[in-house]
Amino acid sequence: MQATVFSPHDHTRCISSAINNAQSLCIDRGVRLTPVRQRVLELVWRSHQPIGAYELLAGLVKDGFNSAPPTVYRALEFLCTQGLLHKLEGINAYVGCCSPDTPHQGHFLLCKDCHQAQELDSQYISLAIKLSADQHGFEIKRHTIEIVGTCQACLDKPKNLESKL
Amino acid sequence: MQATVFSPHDHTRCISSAINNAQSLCIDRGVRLTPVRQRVLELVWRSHQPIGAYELLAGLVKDGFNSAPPTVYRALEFLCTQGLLHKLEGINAYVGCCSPDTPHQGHFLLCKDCHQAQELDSQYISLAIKLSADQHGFEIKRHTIEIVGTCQACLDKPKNLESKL
DNA sequence: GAATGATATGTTATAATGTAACAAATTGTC
DNA sequence: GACAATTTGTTACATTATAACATATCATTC
Repeated sequence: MQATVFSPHDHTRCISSAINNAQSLCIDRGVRLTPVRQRVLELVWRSHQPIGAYELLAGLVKDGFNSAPPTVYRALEFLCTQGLLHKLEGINAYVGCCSPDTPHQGHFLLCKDCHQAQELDSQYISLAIKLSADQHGFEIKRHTIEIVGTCQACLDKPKNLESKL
Repeated sequence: MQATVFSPHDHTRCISSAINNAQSLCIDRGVRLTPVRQRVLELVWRSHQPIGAYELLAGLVKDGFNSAPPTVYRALEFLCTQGLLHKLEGINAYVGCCSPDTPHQGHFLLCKDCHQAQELDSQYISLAIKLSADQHGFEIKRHTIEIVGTCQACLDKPKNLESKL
């Protein structure tokens, strides 16, 4: 089984490499990773869970950015457009994208116990969706795939009360 | 190509058969399809597009139900739990389920032009998702599959301005 | 058929999420 | 440096959703 966000890891590395990656990617594309945008990206990566707009706003304010909701939503829109973040529609929260260089739509496993989100890259899912759309003569622009359940780590955890009885 | 919500059809039949089906299904299950709940279900089916909670609320009030937001949200929760409706997370709107008898998670094609939603039932998508989850030792509880794009009918429509130039 | 408990709805208030509109500041280019 | 384009600040508000508690309805038992 491969390593996932559900397993322990040095998350500081995730953050710094994501930021570095984003910086060079934005330069390549001729778009601007401004301080607010970079800060939002950092805050998302720093969070160990998908994080919402207003929690990000609190983070910005705490860091001295004189911000209001539009600031965050604009930054989020930019970052999502650049493929640096994905939005989880089911919970109105954002997660860092693991491979922003290759444009793609995210597929996610969301653990309802630890609230972590694992991004997948399943060719099978993409293919199955493409097939269904083709059958209906439907032209895909984007898609949302969010799978809610319990991750391996949480399944392995000893259960609380009920199992102790 | 099979018939879809994107193609013309007698929608009155859809509505009445959905209601009849819901009534017997609720009796079988020993749950109550109260007037408010039934009215909400009808309003959803009557709409030719996915419809939001506050628009449903307006419909209820217009029909003399003395309702406020919680009324609608409770009815929607009931109807979704019973599998009579699906919620489209990406647009905060609801659509009638085509086969509430067989419990399933909806897969949807959403046309960004005509705003209609076509429910799919793709075994390939379900299987691909199951495979991915299994690979990660992840236990699925539910999932959200929303594919946004342009439907056949809208693709066939003559384009506006640009193509006329 | 009245008493009781369970379920469902009414009601008020408010929380959480997201955007419109315009002003001010910053950046890139000539 | 002047200008246009982009980004951010700011105020106000729109949209979506829920908490908390009162009232009403339903089903069951006595």
